[in-house]
Amino acid sequence: MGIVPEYKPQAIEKKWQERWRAARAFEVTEDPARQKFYCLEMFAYPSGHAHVGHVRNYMIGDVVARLKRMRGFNVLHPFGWDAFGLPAENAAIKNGTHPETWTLENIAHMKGQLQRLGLSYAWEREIATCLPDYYKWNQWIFLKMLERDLAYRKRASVNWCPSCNTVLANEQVVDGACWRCGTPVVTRELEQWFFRITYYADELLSGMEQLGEWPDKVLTMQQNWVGRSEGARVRFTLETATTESSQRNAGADPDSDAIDAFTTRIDTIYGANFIVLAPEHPLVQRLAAESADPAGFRAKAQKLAAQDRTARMSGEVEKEGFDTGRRAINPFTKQPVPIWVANFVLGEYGTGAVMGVPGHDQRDFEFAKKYALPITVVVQPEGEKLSVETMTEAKPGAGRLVASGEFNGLAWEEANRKMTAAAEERGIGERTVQYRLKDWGVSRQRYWGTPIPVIHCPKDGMVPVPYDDLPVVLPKTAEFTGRGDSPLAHIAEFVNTTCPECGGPARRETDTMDTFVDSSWYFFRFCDPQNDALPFDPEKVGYWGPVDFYSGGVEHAILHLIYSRFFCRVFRDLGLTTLSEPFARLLTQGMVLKNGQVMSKSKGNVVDPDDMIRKYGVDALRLYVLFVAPPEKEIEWTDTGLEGSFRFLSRVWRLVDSLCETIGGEGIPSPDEVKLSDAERSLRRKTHDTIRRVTVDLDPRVHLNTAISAMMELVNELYAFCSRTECARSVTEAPEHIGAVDPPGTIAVLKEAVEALVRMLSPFAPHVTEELWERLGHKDGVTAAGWPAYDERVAKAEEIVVPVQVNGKLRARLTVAADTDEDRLRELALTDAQVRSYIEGREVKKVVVARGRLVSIVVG
RNA sequence: GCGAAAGUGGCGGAACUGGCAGACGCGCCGGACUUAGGAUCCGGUAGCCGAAAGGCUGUUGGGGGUUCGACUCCCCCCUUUCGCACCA
Repeated sequence: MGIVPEYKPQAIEKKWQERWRAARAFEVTEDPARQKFYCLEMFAYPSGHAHVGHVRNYMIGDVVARLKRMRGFNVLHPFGWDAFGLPAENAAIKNGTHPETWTLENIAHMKGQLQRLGLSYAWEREIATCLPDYYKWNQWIFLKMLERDLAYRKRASVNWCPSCNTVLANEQVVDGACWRCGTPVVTRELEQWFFRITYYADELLSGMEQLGEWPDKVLTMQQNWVGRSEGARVRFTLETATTESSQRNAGADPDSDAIDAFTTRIDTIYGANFIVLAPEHPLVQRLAAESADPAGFRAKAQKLAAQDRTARMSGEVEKEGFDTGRRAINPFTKQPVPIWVANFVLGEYGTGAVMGVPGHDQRDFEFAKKYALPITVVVQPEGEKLSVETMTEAKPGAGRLVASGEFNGLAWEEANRKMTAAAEERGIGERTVQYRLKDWGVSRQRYWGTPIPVIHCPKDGMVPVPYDDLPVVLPKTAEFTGRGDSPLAHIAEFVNTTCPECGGPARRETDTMDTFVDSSWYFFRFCDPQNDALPFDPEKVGYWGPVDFYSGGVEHAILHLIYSRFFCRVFRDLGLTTLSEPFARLLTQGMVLKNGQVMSKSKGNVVDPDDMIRKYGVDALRLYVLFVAPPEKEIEWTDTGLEGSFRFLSRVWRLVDSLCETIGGEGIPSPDEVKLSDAERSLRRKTHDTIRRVTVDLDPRVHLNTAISAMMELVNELYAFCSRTECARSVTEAPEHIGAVDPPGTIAVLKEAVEALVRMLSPFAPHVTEELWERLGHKDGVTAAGWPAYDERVAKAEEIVVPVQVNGKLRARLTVAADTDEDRLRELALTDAQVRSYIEGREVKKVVVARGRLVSIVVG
């Protein structure tokens, strides 16, 4: 047999990666004459080694970036490192490696891994968030937010391990205990920094209208996260209130005699038979003091508050509470109702107090049943007759009002409007909107993060670090014991400073920022990564922004993506960008499983891309990962699947390599210039149809798997075609047969097909296609060749097969010209011998003709 | 409990706006070439009949419905996955 050319990817891949690097092939600058495309994958946490699960996302983005380049866009495709964070500090505690050393070494290793994957990144724009020239701008933004009252300080609780004497992050709390020593975690109140994201709550909701190219799932999650609900705040007054004290504002003031309750169903207020306060409600302390047994009162409240915190993590908690013995006046019925304290009311939501309407709220119903509180029906559903005696659950829905005084008979929605208005008129409440979204706590009592640029002066209080003094550099010499508070607090040279206002001795803030701050704006920095005057040049972001295609895991559906939307608006309001939304299109990629489980080091089921590259080459790895399922779906790793992709590339290799002398030379006619045989026309049709399919599969949809399968079909067709022509010999037999007596038509259509194939395949398998493109005699790279065009008319079949159904069953197939009209199709179907045997002697009741698709005949 | 998405051969998955279900790949079976084949090429792969062309029957988690026609639309149920879990 002949010499079968063997596909050996390793040398080819090395060669092209070096060429790309030497040519700075993926570096870009702004070019107003060209349309830009910003393609971004979520940057990486440098954990040490990238496994196949991590790199799938980069492969998806790389196909999009390479495709867009071929289609003539000026493509920005950068990469960087989310380099601050707890694991680096944990590594320091464990083996004494400095977090910076650990991080930078990991980055170096992972960068090498990614480079071997042939990802077309503009590496000159690489960012690492742990470097001062990046985190300086975190500090700059922090100061800007401070100026605009978007950053502020308040007391908030943190997890605290009393044994290690340290603050714990949520993920360091395992089953309510410290992850290191197992001591039960307690909560502790600390002064902490917050970003006022709630300022943009409404905008974060309304802005979603611009996010038509985001998955609905993510939008829904964000919607729930912001959790807007419209309702009213209604004022209940303590029964013993004096006129004067009841006029003070309710809420934070414990001396007020008013209890504000938030409700979305003010229409049920005539059924509000009790008031429930959260254990943390400010009034609770006062009621305790005024009670007969203050100590016992406080103990009960304390118990509810504590139980609340731990139990809520695990699920269902039994409703529990106690009567304060005091009463408040229902402002609509003017009747006194008891005031309770209970665990099911959240202190941090709304006003921390609710009106208990057991007839129409399931939680209140359960509570009322347990403590034998009265239940009243005030909304009767249409066509039902609710009675308190027979009710087994609350009736929260629609209906007309009863037992509600002047509002009786109104439909509930109308009642809701009228009663809200009435409350406002009478000065006992007002329309209001509540959000579940809370302000973003950014303080971390940790070392490996951005120092918060603030100084505490005994004389001047909290003083921002002047802009000129930025960055506040993270000191290198810290001790990592895992005990005590932030390591920064123990570095005298860092902590002790002078006040920028008075020049006197002062202390630096020792908290660092949440790493989500870093990732909330890095996509802007990529547009201008070296800028040392501003976070970025507005003009550059004006050109590149927004990110046109952003891909990453769903686990970032809420936090990262909502914080980024928040930051984008902050930058907009600072005048640095005109954008409100940073990401035009979002793709959430599925995870890679092995043995049915997510790949992870701890499970010991990771697949190292380098191992696969050594065996099959990068191109086969990329192709496999992209072929096995759509990008959004999770995939199950199989070695045999990867072998299949390698086999496919080998087939392409043999095909092209053995044909390249025949079709690679000069002076080969275009298929338009020569007369084609039926077989040649048919191959040409397949070529154009494949280009059409792959083109629409890739853009705007990102159906990478079906695009690949279309190319596989073309390759199968090419093999079949070659086996029927002289060219065939070259594919499977000795080279001396190459081009023996092939007619010009054959060579022309083969050239067209092969070149289209190599070009279409190049975003997926960039190395092997570059090599083949070169062997086909092209000087410029395959990217420069551009995306192949197709001719709709050529792609269309000349003849089509139209199925004929009789009473819904397939009975015949008609082979007709593609442009056969409906009447003709009907006639052909009804006269077809096969069909006639089914309709003979029966009445034809109906004939439906779907042109080009099918004929359906109904007989009686 | 609430909400969303999904359920298709032995497996991963195709099927555009309702129009030949199972493209493509894996696996498996057979043939060719071979000293050999775990390489490569060709063919087969829901069941039954047929040497073949082709034919018959069944079929997209289960049950109903709309339609000439349903993987696709509607209703009920089952299962899985993912979000939210007292948000008043």
